[in-house]
Amino acid sequence: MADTKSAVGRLYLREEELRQVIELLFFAYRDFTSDLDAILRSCRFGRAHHRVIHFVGRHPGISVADLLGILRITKQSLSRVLNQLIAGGYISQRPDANDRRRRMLALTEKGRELERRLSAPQQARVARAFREAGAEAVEGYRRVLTGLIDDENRAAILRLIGRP
Amino acid sequence: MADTKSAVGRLYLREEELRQVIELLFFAYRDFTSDLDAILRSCRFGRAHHRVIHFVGRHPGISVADLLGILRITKQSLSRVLNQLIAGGYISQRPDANDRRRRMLALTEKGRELERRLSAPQQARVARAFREAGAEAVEGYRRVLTGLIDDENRAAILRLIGRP
DNA sequence: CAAGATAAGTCAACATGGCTGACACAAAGT
DNA sequence: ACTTTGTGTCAGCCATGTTGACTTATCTTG
Repeated sequence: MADTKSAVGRLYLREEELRQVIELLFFAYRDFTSDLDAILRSCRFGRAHHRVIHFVGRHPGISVADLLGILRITKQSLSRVLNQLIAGGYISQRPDANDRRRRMLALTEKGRELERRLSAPQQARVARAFREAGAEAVEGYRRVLTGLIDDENRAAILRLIGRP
Repeated sequence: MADTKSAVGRLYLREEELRQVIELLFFAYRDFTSDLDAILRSCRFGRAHHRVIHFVGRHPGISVADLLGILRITKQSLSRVLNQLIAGGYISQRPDANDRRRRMLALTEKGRELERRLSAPQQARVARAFREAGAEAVEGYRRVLTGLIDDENRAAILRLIGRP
């Protein structure tokens, strides 16, 4: 009897804990992504543009196909925002010397400047969270978030973000 | 000279670290939210419906205004999905006895069943990440994510998810 | 070399889920 | 009685995702 009750109690607590973690992810992501909307609106861009700016900035010379693999959207969705960014002079394209079908994407100087403006508030937010939480907590954060990623993607993502 | 170089080096590492954390959040959120799409499609619902189901499930009797405060969307956006959920028999409404303008929202039995189906894969994913990362890491995860939340919202959110 | 595969681009149509603005109505507070 | 508040609704717009079909250039392979 006592066993059953305690087991139920622990299950309940466990589920509560899981829910907290899920909701924390929702709220943190919500606030985290809301930082940039003001800056983006001033360029008539949205969050999709930001994601492209971010990943092209991080991986200069990235191909369209690789970018699609990161963002997990269709070519058609990407092309809309990418064309706007190219037309606006934020991103440049040039054929890969080894395979001239591939277009290497990179930020222009204008693009880098926008990238800096966009990443600054997010980096400040993360830096603050780091200071408050401490280095150990950061390591825990990384371990848990890494565990949340799909198995099939994990290795590729860790390679991508440079944590081998 | 050496000082400058080392300072620059540390700044660079620091920025790298910040970027890793930012990208980890992106990828984890991406995979985490993709779990449910198949189930949702079978009900002709989207992620917006899931968020409503989730928070109404967690807070039975919640008012429309409070739900809007959590989701941070407009009344008009919410009403679209909420009406579909009510029409489908997933959510019930009844006036609050104390203030009959307020409509208390709650899941019906059908809604609870859907909620269970939706939360199961996410809870499994989080539980797996917990096991792999360990309890300490989970505490670190919580501390960092809590730090990412806007100051103005933090207290309210911690109260909401039950971590006073 | 010819044939097929691959990378990229494009057009068209559609779905989802945000937004603003304007307005209506019932209930509560003064 | 008048105002404020909580909710609902209509109408339209925008951002960003989707599918499907097709083209073009280039690389790879039998």
